[in-house]
Amino acid sequence: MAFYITTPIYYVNAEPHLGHAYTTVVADVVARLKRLQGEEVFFLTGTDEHGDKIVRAARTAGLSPREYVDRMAERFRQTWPLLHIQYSRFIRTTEPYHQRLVQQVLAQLYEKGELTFGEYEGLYCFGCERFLTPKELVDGCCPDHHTPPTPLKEANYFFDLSRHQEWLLDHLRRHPDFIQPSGYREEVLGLLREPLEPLCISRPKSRLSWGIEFPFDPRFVTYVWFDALLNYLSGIGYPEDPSWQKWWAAAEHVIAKDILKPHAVYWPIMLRAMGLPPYRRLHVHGYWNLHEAKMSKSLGNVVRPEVLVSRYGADRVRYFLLREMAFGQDAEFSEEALVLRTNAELANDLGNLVFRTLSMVKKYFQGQVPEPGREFPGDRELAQGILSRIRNYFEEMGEFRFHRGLAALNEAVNLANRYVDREAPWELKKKGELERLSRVLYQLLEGLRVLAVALSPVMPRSAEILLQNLGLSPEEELSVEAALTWGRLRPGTPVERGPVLFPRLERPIQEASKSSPEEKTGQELYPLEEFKKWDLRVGEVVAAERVPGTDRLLKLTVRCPEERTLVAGIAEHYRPEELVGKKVVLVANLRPARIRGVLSEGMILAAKGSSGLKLVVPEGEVEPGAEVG
RNA sequence: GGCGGCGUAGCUCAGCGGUAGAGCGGGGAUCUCAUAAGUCCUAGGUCGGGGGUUCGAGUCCCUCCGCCGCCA
Repeated sequence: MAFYITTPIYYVNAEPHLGHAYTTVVADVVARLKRLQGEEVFFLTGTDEHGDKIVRAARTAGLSPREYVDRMAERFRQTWPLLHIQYSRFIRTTEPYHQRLVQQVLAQLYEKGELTFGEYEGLYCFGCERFLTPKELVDGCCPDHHTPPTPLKEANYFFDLSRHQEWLLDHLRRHPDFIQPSGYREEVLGLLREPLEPLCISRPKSRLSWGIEFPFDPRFVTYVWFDALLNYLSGIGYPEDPSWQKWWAAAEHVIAKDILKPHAVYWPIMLRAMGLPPYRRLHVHGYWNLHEAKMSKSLGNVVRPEVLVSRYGADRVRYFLLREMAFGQDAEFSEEALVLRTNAELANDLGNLVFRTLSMVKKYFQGQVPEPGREFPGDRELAQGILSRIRNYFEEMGEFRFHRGLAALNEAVNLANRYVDREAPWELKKKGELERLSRVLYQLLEGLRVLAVALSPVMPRSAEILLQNLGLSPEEELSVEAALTWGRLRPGTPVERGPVLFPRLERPIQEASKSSPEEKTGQELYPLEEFKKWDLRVGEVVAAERVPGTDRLLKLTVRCPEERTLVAGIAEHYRPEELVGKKVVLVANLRPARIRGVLSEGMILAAKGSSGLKLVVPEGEVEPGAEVG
């Protein structure tokens, strides 16, 4: 069986970040799972290198577009091996083969009458590389880039999406798992309720030259999305390499939710217009939030994959990414969470199980796999318990529910740890029950073996080390079959204890991301230092009078201990005469502001209760100027 | 404005008609093979508010509040 999986090709206007890493790790894990199942896998990733934003990023970097994309593509290409990503091919949209295919497809669609040429007038945002509708504008500016759009009138080529809209709707209805998780399918169905606008797929060279030239009209280059999506075909050699058919029939895309529309609407319709079947499935994941800020490539708020790997190791990072995020939903990323999670599940539970088991084998059986011997009550339960969790794991992983799959595996680890505790091999040794001891350790070694095989797609390096320590050859052992068969270890095989697999991290290594934690309330939290910036003091009101012409304002003279004037909006709640002599709390280092002609050098604190405004006052006798904090 | 989602123990979330659950954190106990790890016990949370359907509702319906997404 063939299996074809893709990541999006990443737009090279920014460095690789956590979001790219997650998508790519997901694709890699699925690819490895399929290989474990004996399937033939093609895993495609790469870079998207055309468009206006690239030109501008290149200019900023002081490079030509060509130099710039070469450099950035290399950055991506070098990042993935660090994360143990094993792709089949890395495609770049600037490759001649890809460019030829795009031109070929444009020519084909043009001949088939799928494309129309027309004039369009509108407001263009260079940041978005698209025209905006007047309704989208916020204060006359682009809602995303906060810059005013430029009025432009141009002739362009359009792709009439609505012609295939009914077909797509029908396809979606007939294939409930075409887009998943289902929430995103619903979203696309919603999109298709309204007629689709024609998609403008050209850009005049006068405005943008960094793109693929239209084959039948050299005045234009191709819109980046139209160009980019076709990588999924050019990457497998369509149409020249005949093996493309085998792969295409099994195509599954992994994307983040921000590019749902191009993948769920434009792309299937493009394929339809080309006379090709749609891909098989589209898997959509959410965002990693760094506290509150979104992981967006436009914001500088990114976590560098290579930094994480250097701090925590690829396997830990891969495990955490899959375990922490419910695929499809957003999740929060922090290094603290990474440390907590991997300490608990990898160091304490799994790693410790490995180490204690191998230690006992070393100590009690001179480092050789003991004889399984006779089965006792509890032995079969352990084996069946672990195997059923592993079956469950494979099921969940196959459906992209990685967090649940790994939870199932943790249950298996837990079963084994309980088994150790219940059987207490050290007691058996003491009592000289060697036959029993032998069986117990054999059971545990088998547990480690099947766990290692099952985990290999997620943590390939750790799995390999573990299998080697068990005296096995990873190449021979890596199959789903081996993970689901109990009793493959041969007695007498030498095993190594090896170093601790997942050393416990004492405390989170300093945060890579610098931003303030926020509570569920959405309220931003600040360190104490932040509060200390405010000079809060006790002041005594020495004079008070109404500000002429206002209902709410009082002009106060306050001693704190120097005298200063300030304006307070409390006239509706306090009469001037009742304030004189009162001790109040004021903010003494506010930038002075002129209010109604009066210079206000501070602000008085008051509580806004249901029964009106109440001044905040010190509870007892305090001298003016006393610090509050 | 339209469509949709979410709001359950300190934190992250599962449950989706029948006596409130898991993991983490916190508290207690215990074994000693082990990475101060394991194992066991322990969370008394108006399941956002209100109303309704039902013998019975986090679980269905309505409504309100608060977040969020997509579209316009």
